[in-house]
Amino acid sequence: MKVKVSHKWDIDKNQAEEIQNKLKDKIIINPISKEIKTICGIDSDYKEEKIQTCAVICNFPDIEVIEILKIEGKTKFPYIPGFLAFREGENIIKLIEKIEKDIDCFIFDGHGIAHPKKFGIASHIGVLIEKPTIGCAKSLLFGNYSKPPSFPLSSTFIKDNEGEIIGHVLRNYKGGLIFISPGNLIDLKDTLSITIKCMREEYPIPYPLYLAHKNSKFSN
DNA sequence: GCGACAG
DNA sequence: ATCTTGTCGC
Repeated sequence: MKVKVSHKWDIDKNQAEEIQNKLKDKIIINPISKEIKTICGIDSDYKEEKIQTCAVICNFPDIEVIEILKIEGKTKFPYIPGFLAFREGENIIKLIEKIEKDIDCFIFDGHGIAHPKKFGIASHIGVLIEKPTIGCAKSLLFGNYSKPPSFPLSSTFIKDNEGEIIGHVLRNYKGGLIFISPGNLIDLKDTLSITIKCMREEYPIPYPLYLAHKNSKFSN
């Protein structure tokens, strides 16, 4: 995809915080300008000190699988809420650098700007690769919301402590909730509409992300 | 100080 | 995320 990223990953929490503070201002929240023809879901699995990351590339808006890529690496950073990008980021970037096709939008397992520093993993990776990214998590990390109505694909806002909208809560076809927010180079409206176009009745999260989740597993 | 806390 | 059976709820 012609992406080459330089980023220091062998760091401690203090350095990670510095990097977040330095990169967070590079986020651009705007509607997607280009027509979306490809979308890629990315998720990781862990086993002991190892991490495996999977990318599932689909066409859009049909959401048919075009390609599946995987890469294995070592975890060098612990899981700390708010710092997920430093645990998964290196492996994710290595994998994205292997993708030859041009990807118009990425969906990550985690948050975008619905984050204490407005800089979750989807925003972090999005700033590094300069592509539209969406964060899609199964639980809330930061912000406030009220439950969406009980019908499929209903949604409400996630707001920060000042009342600013930072994401959406979306009800899937099974009645469960997912928490989505812009990562980079996308706005709230496009985040919601694109995510909804990736939903399938049989799966609780956007289909490309579901497949990435399944295919990233070490066992099974 | 207390509680909350993506994966 | 992972350890794990039955069980509560729509």
